[in-house]
Order: sequence, then structure tokens, then C-alpha cells
Amino acid sequence: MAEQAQFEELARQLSAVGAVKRDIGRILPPDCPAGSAAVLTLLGRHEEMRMSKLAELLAVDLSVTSRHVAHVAARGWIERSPDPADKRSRILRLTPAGNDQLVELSLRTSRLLEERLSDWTDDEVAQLIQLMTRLRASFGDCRSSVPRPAAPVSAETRTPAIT
Amino acid sequence: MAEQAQFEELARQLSAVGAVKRDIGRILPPDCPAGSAAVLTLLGRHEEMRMSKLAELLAVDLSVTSRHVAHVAARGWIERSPDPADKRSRILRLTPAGNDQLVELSLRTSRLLEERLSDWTDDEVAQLIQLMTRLRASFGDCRSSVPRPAAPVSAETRTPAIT
DNA sequence: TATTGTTATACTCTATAACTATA
DNA sequence: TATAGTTATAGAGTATAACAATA
Repeated sequence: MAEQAQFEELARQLSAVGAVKRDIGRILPPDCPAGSAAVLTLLGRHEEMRMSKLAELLAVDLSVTSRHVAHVAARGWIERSPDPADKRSRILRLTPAGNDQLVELSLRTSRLLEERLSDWTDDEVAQLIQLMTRLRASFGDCRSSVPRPAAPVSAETRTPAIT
Repeated sequence: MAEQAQFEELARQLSAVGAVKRDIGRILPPDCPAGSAAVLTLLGRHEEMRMSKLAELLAVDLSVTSRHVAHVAARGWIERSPDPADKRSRILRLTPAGNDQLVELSLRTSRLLEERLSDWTDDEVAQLIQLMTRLRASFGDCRSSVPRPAAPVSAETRTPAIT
């Protein structure tokens, strides 16, 4: 178990990596901002997905996902077919054009990282990835609503753990 | 040197840590959002600083810094005294109230991290901090304007390292 | 002329709430 | 009734550009 000063430093560094993210964002094509790029990347990995699943992987609200998906769909990068098993659902899939776009994105970001991290070893990069992945796992599905009662939660505790 | 797939994965994880940042943001006091918290944190560490220095540490544009600083100054958490050595400059310093606020912030974020990272060892946290710090260093002062020549950089290479 | 900082404006990302249509 | 997804709205964060004051 770590101590408070360490947690404070971690919080600081988490805040600071934003600069790196923005730097990557600057090299993206003008009509494909970070949100769209994230959608394409995940669809490139999972072949086929529902909105709700994508929202979970993006770790953002479904409404946010809907917007990003509408953006990439409008550009013909993905297709949204109805789910035969559940007519409320939509199945998302990358189009050939979307795949081309994804290749372009991957090239740009890889090139930037390759340049900036030229003095990193393969192992170091792998270690950072591993730790960041675990960090996210430790936070679970942390979208929206914080339970955090803080104040006494009246008698009838709000329906616990539907999760 | 790492390979492309690794860089793509790193980019993905960088994008994903945003969820962790937002989760931390949710436990902050309503009138002290992440931007303000970052200002207070850095001033808590450096005692005294100029706007430009703060902007550099925050890794955001000076205009953004100005806004955040105005926010915390309006709440009496910092004071802005004129710099006797340069009348254009302002010296920033935490007030006692600002220090109180900072203590509160540190408590909240530490508590959250402590809970979420309860199964991490001290060393693991330290390693993540170290790698993230290095990541940021590798990106240098990456605010605004991307140099990214891409095209051949004419004969007279742009004045190197004024930094 | 160049630099420090401020302000106005615009854009991206996000969440909440209200709504539609299915289950 | 509950769930999947959409849309409208609002708030936070950021960058660019124009500007003021000083170096």
C-alpha cells in the first residue's frame, strides 16, 4: 500500500498526461478528432459491436458515444445495421473507407510516438502500457454517477448494486 | 525501440486514462474543477511562480492558465502581486485559504486513489509515476503549435534550442 | 520590436435529462 | 417497467487571435 504523497503525485501525473494526449490530437486529420479516432480504433479491433459495448470500452456515457458514432457514420467510416436479435440495438462495423482512415490514423500516431519515444526500450513501453491498463481496470467502469454517499443515506438505502 | 502495434496500444491507453481523470474530477468540490485544482497543486509545491512558469508546468497555453488563475484568485485562494523586476509579470502565491483548499483536495484524491488502488504495491505505484513522468518529459514542452515540418526544413534549420 | 499577460471567440469532449422505440 | 439509443442543453478545458502594457 502506497502513501498519500505518492497518490498526490500520481494524481498530478494523471492530470499532466493530458498534454501528451493533446499533442497526439494535433496530428489527427481535421475531420477526425480524438473521439472519432477512438471509435475507429476500437471497431478496428472488435470487428463488430453494439453501441452500449462501445460506450463501455470508451468509458464514456452512451450519449457521448452516440455523438461520436454519428460523426464517423456521417463520413461513411462505419455502418450501423439493425440488430436482428434486438430491434432497439444497432450493430456497428467498420467500412472499407473506415479501415483506410484507421490505417492513416495508426500511421500518424505511431510515427509521432516513435519519434518522441525514440530512446525508450521495447520493455519500457510495454511496462507503461501494462501499468496504465491495470490502472484503468482498478477504476472499473467509472462512467458518470459517483455513488459516494458521504452524507448518511437515509433509511431506505438507494437500490444497492444493480451492477 | 518498440514496434508500431505497441505504439498504437499506447495511444489507446492514453486515450483511455481520460476515464480515470474524469473519475477523480467528480469528487472535487463544485467550485474547484480540475483546472483550478492543478493550479493550486503546483503552487503548493513551488511556493511562488510567474504565470508563464505555471503555464509551462501545466503544459497548457498561457491564455488557459490565465483563465484558471483568474478563477482561483476570484475565490481568494491565491494572490497575484506585481513583479518588481518586471512590471508585466505577476507573482502567484497560495493564500492561507488556498492552502486549506489544497489540503482538502489532496485528501479527497488520495482517499479515492487509496481505495481504487488498494491492491497495488508501493513499488507499482512508484513505477507508474516514474514512467508517466518520463513520458511527459519525452514529449517536451508540447503546447500548441506543432512544429512537425514533415516537409524538408529548408536550408537554415529553425533556430535550434532557444529552450 | 519582442514579451507578459488578458480577453473574446470557437471547438471538442463530456454528462444530465427528456424522449422514442423496443423488450 | 426497464433497457437501447438519440438529441438538446449546459459546463469544463483548450487553442487562436487580437489587444494592452512593459521591456
